Amino acid sequence: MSVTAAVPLQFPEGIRVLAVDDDQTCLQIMGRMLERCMYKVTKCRNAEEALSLLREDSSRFDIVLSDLHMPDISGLKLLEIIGLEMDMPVVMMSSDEKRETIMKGIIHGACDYWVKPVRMDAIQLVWQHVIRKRRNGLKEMEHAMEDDVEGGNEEGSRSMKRKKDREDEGESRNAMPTTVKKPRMVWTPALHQQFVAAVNQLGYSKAVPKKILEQMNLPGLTRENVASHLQVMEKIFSRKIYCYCLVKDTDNYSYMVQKFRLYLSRVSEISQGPEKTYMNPASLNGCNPQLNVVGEVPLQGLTREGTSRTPMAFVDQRNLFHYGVGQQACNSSKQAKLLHEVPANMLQQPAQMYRSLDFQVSEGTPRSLNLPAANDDSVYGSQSSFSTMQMAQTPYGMPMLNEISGHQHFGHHPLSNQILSNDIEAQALRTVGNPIESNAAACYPLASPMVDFSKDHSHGFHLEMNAIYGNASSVGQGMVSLGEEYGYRNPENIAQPGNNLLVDDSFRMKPESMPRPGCKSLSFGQHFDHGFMS
DNA sequence: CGGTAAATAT
DNA sequence: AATATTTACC
Repeated sequence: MSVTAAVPLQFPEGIRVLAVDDDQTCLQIMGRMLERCMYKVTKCRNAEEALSLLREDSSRFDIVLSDLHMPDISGLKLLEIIGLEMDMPVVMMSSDEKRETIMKGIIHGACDYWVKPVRMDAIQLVWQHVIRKRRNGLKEMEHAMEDDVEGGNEEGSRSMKRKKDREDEGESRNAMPTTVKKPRMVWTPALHQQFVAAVNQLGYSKAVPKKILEQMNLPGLTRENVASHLQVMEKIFSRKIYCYCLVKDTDNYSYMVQKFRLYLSRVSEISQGPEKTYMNPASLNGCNPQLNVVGEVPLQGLTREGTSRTPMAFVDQRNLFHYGVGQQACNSSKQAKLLHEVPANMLQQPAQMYRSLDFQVSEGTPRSLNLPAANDDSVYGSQSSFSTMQMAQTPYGMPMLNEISGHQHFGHHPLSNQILSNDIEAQALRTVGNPIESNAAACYPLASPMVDFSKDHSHGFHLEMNAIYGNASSVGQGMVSLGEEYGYRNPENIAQPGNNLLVDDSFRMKPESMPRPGCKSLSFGQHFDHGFMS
């Protein structure tokens, strides 16, 4: 539409505007423009004055147009006060068109942000904000904001979708129903430990969000929080992911591997030196945690029905994807057999496959690599970056994935020192004690010592991610592996690999994720209950 | 509610 | 880009 000064405002004429700007010239010009659009204008030279006018009787105005930078009270402050004390739309104006600044204005509650010089068309349409405010309230207003502010630069892809507050200035939140950002919870080591404790106490089968939540008993913590964490932990440790990911695509597999690496990093931590890990040395028995696949799982009983939470008692039937100790080798025959049945996509096209997964395929023994010292690791250290995952061959000629080394520069995890915005962390600390001092640290090793595998290979952890391929059973459901669990943190478990501590062998998997009969699939065991989640 | 997975936030 | 959390959904 043509926007001419001459065009009279046909909508709510006489909308009362309070214009605030310390710049006399700007104020004048704007006033003139407003009047031309038939608005009733009241001009203010400073925020102070505007504020007193508004406080005196805010109903005298319909909307406020304020400059952002003003000597007495900043536009933002004014914006906030207005938002706090009255329900009045405010348009922020400034020559500053930095996205960040605009965002700040919007976030502080401005219903719009105009980059100076203010254009006539903007002025002419300002009434819409009044209407929006009156009718639809915030929601609509935000939409308007989106459009206006968005036009700018950069990707702005999703940044605008959620407008929330950010207490950047430590001040108050906007009284304006402006969406208040709910702080993201942070699973600090202490919290996580409580979580783990709860889960372990409940046992895998009973460890559902609600129960865990109750067990943890931390005010502020929500079931969703727990569920979320549980989901992640399960992805990492549960057979679930290992199973159904494998029947899916490479991406999933890749994801799984990532998680697994993270897990491994922890394992390596623990196996790399008492003084560096906070793990009780005794529990490690000086051995290298080693994952061995030593069995295979018949599919019977692994069907959906059989998988309810009911613990199933197989002993010999299950795959033992457990932590062995040192050279305690796996059953070679079984393994050999199993390895031959590794899914085609895993072994038949190793190069390709592994390349995409950042693996290296090698024929010989795993190469030795140095493990750069890392600083302040934590399980959560996001950037676990194992440099190599090698395909090596076992003495038996069996390929296996060997996690040779990697450096972890888990930088500072926010969890380390940062405090939660809420006091859940405090609660947790109170209950558990400082994680750094407590055993929780075992879960979050702080440092990764330098290890030279070339000198002593036995020092490195040696993961055998052996593939197992099971035959589909009559039930026609997927191949599943059930892991026997051995908490590596539990001396007895390590010492007695035969000791089955599995609490619940149930296998939960979406039916649709189940591989078809005869479908080959890899399987991994899981490690969940015994401190594995830490 | 429990579980998943997509959407977002960091 | 990779993770960690939150949401939406079934």
